Amino acid sequence: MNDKNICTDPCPIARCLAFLGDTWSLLILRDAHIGLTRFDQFRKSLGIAPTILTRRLATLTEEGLLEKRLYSERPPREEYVLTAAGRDFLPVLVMIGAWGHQYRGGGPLVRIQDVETGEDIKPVAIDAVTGAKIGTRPLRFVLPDGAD
Amino acid sequence: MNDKNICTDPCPIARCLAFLGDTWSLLILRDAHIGLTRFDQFRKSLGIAPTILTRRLATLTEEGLLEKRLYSERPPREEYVLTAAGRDFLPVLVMIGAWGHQYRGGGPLVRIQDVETGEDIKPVAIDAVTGAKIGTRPLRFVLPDGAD
DNA sequence: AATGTTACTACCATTTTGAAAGTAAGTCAC
DNA sequence: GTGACTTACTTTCAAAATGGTAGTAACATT
Repeated sequence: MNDKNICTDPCPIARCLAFLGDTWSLLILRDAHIGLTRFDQFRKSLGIAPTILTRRLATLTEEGLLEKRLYSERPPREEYVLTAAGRDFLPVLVMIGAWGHQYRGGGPLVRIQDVETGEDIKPVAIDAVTGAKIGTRPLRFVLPDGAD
Repeated sequence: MNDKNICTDPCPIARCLAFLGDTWSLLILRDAHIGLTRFDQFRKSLGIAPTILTRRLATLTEEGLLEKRLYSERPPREEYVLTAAGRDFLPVLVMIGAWGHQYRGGGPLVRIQDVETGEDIKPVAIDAVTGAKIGTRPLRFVLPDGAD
């Protein structure tokens, strides 16, 4: 399943999940969006074992969602910053969060605010073509050829 | 991490991922949205080992995204259908697919069409409060208390 | 020289995965 | 009513992934 770069499945969902379909990768990306960049920041924030963090950061870097950047020459220190692809992953995280908020509420929750308005955002996925909310109109998954 | 129902992390993203942060669960959900309902349909479509499919379907059912429904009394046969929570997961899948489409294109891809217009959908996540596309305005993650 | 910081790697027990084969409860064809 | 078939699994077990503890390398600070 996790054959790194070479996922030939025609489904873009499967392709995306082929390398970041695990909890840690997504939580690392969440933290990166919050603003964390350093190994120990991620480690402390997530309570993740360093072995696994190393591996996840390497995968995320190889896959082009994060990139290493030297932030100190002496001593040589690197941090991990989001690339454009990593930044464009935000809508996915936000939609996951919206679902979690609705169906796994209960107790205090982190909220995502618009900095300018100061209000909690209300994320909705819409189809830019029709302007309709995703899920309100019937959709069809179309195979490119004749597989599956 | 995967302590089933009892995730106390205040982040709704983490709560969501606590039980379906693995590739198979999300691909099962994708197939369920396509219209598959039966054990063997999922098994053949995904090429998943039956052991794992059994476990994933059980988790997804316990977590309220799928529910078992008897579709034949003699012989007794059950199928798995999406609940409201499962159906509301579609926007997440669609956004994952949109990212995969953009950053893991290359080669033939499954596309998602609006049945009525016959056109491929263009999924965008927006903030219903400001109407702005998610990612175009600065956001802030707000902790409920004083943890993390 | 001793201590601290940061970003890791090594080791290893436990857990999870996944492939192949088997099973249980029925139906259908003759 | 016996043999083949279908469907939805379970059993078994080797291989891979996970995760906790400890250690290391390269420097800075005191």
